[in-house]
Amino acid sequence: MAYGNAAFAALADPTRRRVLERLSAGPRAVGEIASGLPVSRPAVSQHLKVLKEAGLVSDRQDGARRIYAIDPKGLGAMRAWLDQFWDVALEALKAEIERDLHDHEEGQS
Amino acid sequence: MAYGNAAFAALADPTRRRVLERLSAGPRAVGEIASGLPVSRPAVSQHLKVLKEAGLVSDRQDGARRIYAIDPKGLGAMRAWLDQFWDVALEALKAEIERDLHDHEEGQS
DNA sequence: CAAGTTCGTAAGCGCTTGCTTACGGTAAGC
DNA sequence: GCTTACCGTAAGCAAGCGCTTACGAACTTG
Repeated sequence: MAYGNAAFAALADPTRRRVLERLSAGPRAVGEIASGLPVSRPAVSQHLKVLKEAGLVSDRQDGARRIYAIDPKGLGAMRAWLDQFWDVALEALKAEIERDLHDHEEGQS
Repeated sequence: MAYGNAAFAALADPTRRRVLERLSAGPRAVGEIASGLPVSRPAVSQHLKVLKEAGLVSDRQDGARRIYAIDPKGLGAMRAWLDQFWDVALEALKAEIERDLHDHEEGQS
């Protein structure tokens, strides 16, 4: 849950999601990610910084280039939050529906 | 995927997530949701509007009050996006690791 | 009908955010 | 060593966002 906060904020930006989608095909350098996106390379750098602080990507040095890759850590936290929330909400919805059914049965005065 | 865009932006705000968590326990009126949150009631109304447009909540009229409840529609879209992204990314990571292993085996010149 | 609830919306105001341009720093190639 | 490639960061700016107060609409109650 520690990463969940920043992870949701990070995935809120469409450009950042496109960066992640490009990265999901495999590790890439910053310039490769930027080419094809409608923003400048420094903008991509800033996005990558946000994604890294959210635990969604990791970076490694390769000569003059810097390679970024998907980091499963942050994604896992998000999925955990969503799954738990999903379960609780569905349980409450089911209980609510059943309660309404009982009200209809016993409320036929 | 149509809701995914707005859903991620909606869940980016912490207050909005707290509203959803309160709603996950069962349907509530606007005033009930606002009491207990550190923001005013109109602010909660605006948040609920965003959540509704994202397909995350549904509303129904009950006299002078308006009852909001979780809408599984938007949540499902988000989970689908995350799960697909998760699978593709993990597949690419696995392929990457295997490729590195092959490089080590055959590159021992 | 008048008064009191409950709620959505408009207007306005800081604050944050995403972008660009400009610059500095490090690694590779001649 | 000097140039070129690749990248992060600072500065600055326009736009979006979240919040509050103020107001009006719809409903209930006396």
